[in-house]
Amino acid sequence: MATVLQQQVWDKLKEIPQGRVTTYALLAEAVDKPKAVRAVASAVGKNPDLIVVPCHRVVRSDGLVGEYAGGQKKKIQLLTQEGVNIKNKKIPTVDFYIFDSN
DNA sequence: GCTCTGACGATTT
DNA sequence: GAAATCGCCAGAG
Repeated sequence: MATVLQQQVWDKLKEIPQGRVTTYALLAEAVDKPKAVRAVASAVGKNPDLIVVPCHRVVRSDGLVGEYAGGQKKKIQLLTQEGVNIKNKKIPTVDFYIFDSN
């Protein structure tokens, strides 16, 4: 049962291009709820399909990859495979994808 | 309807 | 600079 919040979050994730990542904070802002990072993160973790929703492209604001349903290692491997520059489980802020204000 | 938990963030010590 | 604490919103029991 997908809630409205999840629909918003997942839809935004689909806008993230390959080789680029976003943070839970930016994602929260994208859904117009910058303080609801906890709820947004929970929504991402509850995604039913890891294919239609690139949840592995969501990282923490600190650059840490954070958690992942398939395992943190798997997440890092996938991101690296897509061209994301990960160093010691961390990602440079320059690789953060900022959602369009539109 | 109230309480607890959660793939987090920012601030303070 | 790193570790610990408090705060935040939404969903589930």
